[in-house]
Amino acid sequence: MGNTMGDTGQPRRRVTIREVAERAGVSVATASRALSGNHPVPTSTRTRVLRAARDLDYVANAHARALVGGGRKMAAVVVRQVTSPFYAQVAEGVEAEAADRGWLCVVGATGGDPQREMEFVQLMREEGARLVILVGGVVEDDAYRSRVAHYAQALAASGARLVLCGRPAPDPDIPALVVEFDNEAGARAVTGHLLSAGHRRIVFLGGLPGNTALDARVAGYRAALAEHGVPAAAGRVVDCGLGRAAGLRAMAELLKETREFTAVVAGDDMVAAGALRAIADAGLRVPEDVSVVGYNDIPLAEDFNPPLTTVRTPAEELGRAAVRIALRDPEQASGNHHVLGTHIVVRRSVASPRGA
Amino acid sequence: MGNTMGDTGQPRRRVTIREVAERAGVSVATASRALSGNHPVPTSTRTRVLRAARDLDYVANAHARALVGGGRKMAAVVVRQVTSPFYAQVAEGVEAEAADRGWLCVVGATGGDPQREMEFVQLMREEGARLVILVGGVVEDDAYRSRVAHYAQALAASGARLVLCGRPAPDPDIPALVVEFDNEAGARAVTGHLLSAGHRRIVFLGGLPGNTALDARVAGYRAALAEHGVPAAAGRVVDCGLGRAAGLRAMAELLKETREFTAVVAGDDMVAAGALRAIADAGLRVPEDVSVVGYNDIPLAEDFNPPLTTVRTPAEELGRAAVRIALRDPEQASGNHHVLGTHIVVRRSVASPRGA
DNA sequence: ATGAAAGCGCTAACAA
DNA sequence: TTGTTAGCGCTTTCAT
Repeated sequence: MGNTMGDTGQPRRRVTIREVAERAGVSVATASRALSGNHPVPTSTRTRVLRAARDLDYVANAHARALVGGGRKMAAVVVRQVTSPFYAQVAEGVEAEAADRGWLCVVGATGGDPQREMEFVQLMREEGARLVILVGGVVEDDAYRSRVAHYAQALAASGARLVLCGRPAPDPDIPALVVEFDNEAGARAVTGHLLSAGHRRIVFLGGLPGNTALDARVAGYRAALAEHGVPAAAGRVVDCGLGRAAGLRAMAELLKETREFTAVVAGDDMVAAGALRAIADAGLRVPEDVSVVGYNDIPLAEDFNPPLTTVRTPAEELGRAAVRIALRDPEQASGNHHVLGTHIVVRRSVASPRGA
Repeated sequence: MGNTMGDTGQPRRRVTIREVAERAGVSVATASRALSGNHPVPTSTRTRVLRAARDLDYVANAHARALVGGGRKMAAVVVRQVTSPFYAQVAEGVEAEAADRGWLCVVGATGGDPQREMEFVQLMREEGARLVILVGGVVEDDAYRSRVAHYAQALAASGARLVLCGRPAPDPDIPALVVEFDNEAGARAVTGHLLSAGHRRIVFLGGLPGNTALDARVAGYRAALAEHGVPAAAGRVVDCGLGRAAGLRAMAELLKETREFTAVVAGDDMVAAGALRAIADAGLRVPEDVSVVGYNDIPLAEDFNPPLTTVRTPAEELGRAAVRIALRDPEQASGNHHVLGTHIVVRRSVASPRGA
């Protein structure tokens, strides 16, 4: 015990191409050519080199290779946390699309901390990532704008690309791509679904003032209310933020204060999960007493009690689209804005209000 | 001026330490010393260099740095898929613990394909990862054994470490660490919970013959049956494998064939989710008509209908433990075997059988 | 205190 | 067809 942390006892060196060359009785240049395969090398020597490499269990040093130019393409996805079902799906989409193209994919988690986000992007710059994908809504303040403008400029300066998933570009002219869902339309649609069922007193649970994604959903919610002739005063937005715990607590408190509503639009499915639990704890039933809808249609939303009616946002496709679009056309990659469609998934958490 | 090549066209090249040095009016050696900070450099020159670096938005080339020795420590986690709640939690644990130590963490998804697993490990060798963590149960055949023996030997040869999370070491002498849960004990405990409630006809849903994790759970299930004096013939194992879809279909089929059971032990929580749905579809109720227990206690298990009684496996802690242990003591890192504790979480999916 | 020079492992000219 | 020679960007002796 008591060794220097992190350092291996024996500094055993990796097998280099030089040893392979020696064993095969050729120069390193020839060995390199035989190994890479894209240069004319007679079969006899090629097999000899390949054999030597196999015998020695040689793997090329990616750093040396990167240094000289032919580095492996690397993409990076940055999310709040990988345990969020929605983010996990986006990350899986990015990873899948990247893998399909032979790219390496690195996943970074920031825990929502801008500081860690900056460090991670910096790190990716050092590692020579050619594609950085930032995922998730943010509060769009000046700090955010200058941060992202800097990322974009720095990444572009070294030929890398930046894509913003579900968050806005601070300025249409910065070299960044944005791919996102139409949050407002989605929220308008689910709220409309509730309205069509006869609900009039609907609360939005999970606002997060300043956060672009949530603000848009709130806007959609309000627009739907207006379209159906419901006075704005009849609406109510509870700004509890996202997450199951937040939804649970906020819903419990709201129920203690009033029961003057018949339906709730949750900021996302996790908030809905918490709300569902709080409603049950209060002795009410969904959808008989109150209807609930969520957002995102995470994989387990249909296993909630009751199965959740929600807005399907094809998260994996968002991830795939991000890399696909970023890699498509270098010249079009700037200022581009792509919006992916969403749709409602009707399950069993919505019914007509009592007496309707 | 002072640039070696015309920088008139696309700003594709990264800023190098050389440009920083020139701008600060020092040699690259001095710039390097000032930047790294661990060498005696007068404050005046240091600030000059730092300023130049900041002005140029310089970031060191990680590849060049790695090549010369002082590379960034990198850890890699390999899972089937990041969208599995359990794997996501393990990955988050690894990433958190790695980040705490200033390590970079790469997440790889194999989709369960050994071929992709091999490619990914190879890739990590090329990138110089110092720690590779393979997560999840596997079918332990000869191919697996030789594959892992090779990983272990190759990684160790270059001073890197291999840790197996929830899967066995093919041979206690290979240089690999294993960290896992006691699957048998966990399954024995939940099954015992069911038996104590009075159940005698209990089926295990989600066997996967050859898979080490599932085989152990089945063994625990059988052991519990035996301990409670239930004849082995009264037990039944449905080998439908893992995943919600598998659990849904297998449960539906089983229900069509027989209703001679009062409880089901699911291979994991996702299987339980599918089973719950199938049971409801058949017009039966949980836990009144049939009790159900899961495995892993994924974050949304308490939102199932009804909230699921299951075995809590601290997944994030598994990930953290993997890196902590691997980095602890170089000399003890071989042949070590660590087992993390689990416990039952009682919720509402279990009741006494009718007439008990 | 600082600069010149020697590589790290690899690929890509350029010769032979 | 092959070997020799330059570097890629950086850190680190070894001089100064």
